[in-house]
Amino acid sequence: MPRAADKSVNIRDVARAAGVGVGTVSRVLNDGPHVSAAMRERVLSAIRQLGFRPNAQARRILRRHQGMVCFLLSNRDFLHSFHARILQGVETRASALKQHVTFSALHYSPRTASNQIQLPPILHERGWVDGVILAGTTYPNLLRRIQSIHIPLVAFGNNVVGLNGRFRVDEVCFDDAQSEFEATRYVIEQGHRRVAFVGDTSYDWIDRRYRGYSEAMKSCQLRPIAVCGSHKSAFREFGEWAAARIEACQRRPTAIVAANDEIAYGLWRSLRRQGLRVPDDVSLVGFDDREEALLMDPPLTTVAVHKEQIGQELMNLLLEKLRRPEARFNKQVLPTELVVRGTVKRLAAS
Amino acid sequence: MPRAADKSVNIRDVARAAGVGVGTVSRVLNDGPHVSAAMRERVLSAIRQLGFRPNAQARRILRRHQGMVCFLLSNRDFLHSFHARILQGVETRASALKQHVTFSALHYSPRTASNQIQLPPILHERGWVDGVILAGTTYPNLLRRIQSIHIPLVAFGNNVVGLNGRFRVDEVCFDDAQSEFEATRYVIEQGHRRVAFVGDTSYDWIDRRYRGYSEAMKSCQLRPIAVCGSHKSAFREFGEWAAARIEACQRRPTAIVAANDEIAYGLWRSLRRQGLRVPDDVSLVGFDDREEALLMDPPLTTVAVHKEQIGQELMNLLLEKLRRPEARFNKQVLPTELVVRGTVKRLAAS
DNA sequence: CTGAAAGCGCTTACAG
DNA sequence: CTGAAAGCGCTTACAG
Repeated sequence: MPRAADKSVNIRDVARAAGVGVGTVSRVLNDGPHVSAAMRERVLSAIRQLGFRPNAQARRILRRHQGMVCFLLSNRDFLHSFHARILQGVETRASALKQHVTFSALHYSPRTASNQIQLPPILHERGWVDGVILAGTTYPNLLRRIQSIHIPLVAFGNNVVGLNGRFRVDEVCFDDAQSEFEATRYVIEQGHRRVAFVGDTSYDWIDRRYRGYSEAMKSCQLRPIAVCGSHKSAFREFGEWAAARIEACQRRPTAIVAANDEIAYGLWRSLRRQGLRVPDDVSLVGFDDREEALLMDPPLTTVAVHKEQIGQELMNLLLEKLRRPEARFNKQVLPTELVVRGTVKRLAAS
Repeated sequence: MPRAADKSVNIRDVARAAGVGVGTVSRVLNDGPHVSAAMRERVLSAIRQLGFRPNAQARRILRRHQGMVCFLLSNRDFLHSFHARILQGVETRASALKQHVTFSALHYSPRTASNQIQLPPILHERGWVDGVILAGTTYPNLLRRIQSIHIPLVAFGNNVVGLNGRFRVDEVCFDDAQSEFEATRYVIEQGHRRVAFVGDTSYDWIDRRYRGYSEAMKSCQLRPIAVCGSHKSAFREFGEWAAARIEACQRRPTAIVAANDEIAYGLWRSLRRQGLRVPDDVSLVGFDDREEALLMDPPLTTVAVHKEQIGQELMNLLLEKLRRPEARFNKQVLPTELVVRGTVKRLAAS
């Protein structure tokens, strides 16, 4: 697909028009030193006159880097809002740093041999991107595969799974356990004693949240009540299933810590159908601060995760890594924030 | 940021190792004709041995096209799910066509002079992308700006605003008016006579939906009831505001056609707070089929827009345009689909 | 079928 | 400060 328009004006044309050498034009283009004001003006005027736009491609080949990074989303059916906002953060930061972002998706199995993983062409070929940002579920085999082509990478740490300290990775993350610990402590401080946790702990990150909850309960001499298990279904259905379990309790919990907002939503809906009101009959906290949280009525008290910030820091970290490839591994833990809205009722001290 | 690893093996090294000329290596790389099986095997083996990965950059400079397109999102605060899914569709199709997608965001005013719009560098410099897909709100000045740099473009048509036939653009879209016409007809067929429309018609696309609704009403000799107006607030608040207006009616409508799901959500919530149940007391249809639709209880009957398909067709259309730049303008209208869920009650014929 | 050479559009020492 | 030349890693006619 050759485009006729592209045949147009190159640096040589500009040099000829300005009556100088191509080297001089190049120096003007790159704000290089050693160029007189008069010369610069002469060249600039020729550039304007010819409507010259330098060919980034040819520059990159000499500079040996691309000014472009790849945002790779793995094993997600679609770019749902949590990751879309991380991507948005990446783009914002990239744009400020005069970098470009390419978006690519990948589906792979954790059991595929590392060297059998078919990377998207943008990673497989050289000369596209300087580095890659991994989002979506990241297993060790993918990390190994990308390391095998010697392309710098950083990952959204909360979705890195099954590493077991076998090797390390540069990452930006937030602390699932600590955040859930604090959320649970808040609920307890509001006077609740029977506090249940609802979540599918077969997900690593939910398991971490469960442990944070568990710690908080124990630190207050309270017995954890786990409504866990592993379901194939969507989180919302999981919440609905769990609601039935909650109601069946001989002594019903007065509060529920849901592993994420989708589960909280399912719980809320199911409980309401059974005539249980939130927060009058049972209190509820979520995690992630997704759209659901504000759609609920009253709006959900939940742990806010700053998705755009995660994206920005991923971009920062990657650029840092590109600058100093031999630097030590870096793990950046971003704060979360419990946003108190309307779903936790203060219980009178009994 | 030069990376030592990049210094590594180039096509000349491979040629030397295989004892052939670089031309031959290149021909093998490109599946060119005129290369014997034995030769091919010899070269391939050298490539494997050296771990050679061709430099896409150097290839592109000769081929005069990039194999990459830009998804440009304009005037959106963040990549919310509607556009995220369009982007996902673009990526899916691009990947199948061996193309790459770069994501960029832009904020600009419709009143900025066309040549004053500061395009992102990825468009401003030559040699990054072959074409651009416009999403988010697209005004004539942006279209003109992009045309001025002679880069092929296609747009998500429903968000193109203020063109007034002054000039044309290749677009993929769906028919707002027709879709809303059909949704309204459906409501009428369920026995409703007093059907209101709720939407901020200062948005072009909502105005088109209003006209579709209006047509449908008139075609059945019914009087349109418009709860419109222009609000700065978010759609959900608009819906909540409109709910009060609906209740204040001397003869309350039995059904509401909401201009989109967010407005429908606001309506639903507000109505419920006032003790009006959906659909028992009032029926409701939305538009877009966003997340809200399934979060409502009962789930919302709404007009489904196939976002991934829009993305795929945008990519198809752009590639078509790259192949035949002189082709006539193309407008591709995609079907929508009324998904009947639980918010429209069938009224007994009276 | 294959090699040597010219060239893509740029940058960067190297002389002057 | 500036020009002419060499070179980045590849592809593509052109001879053989």
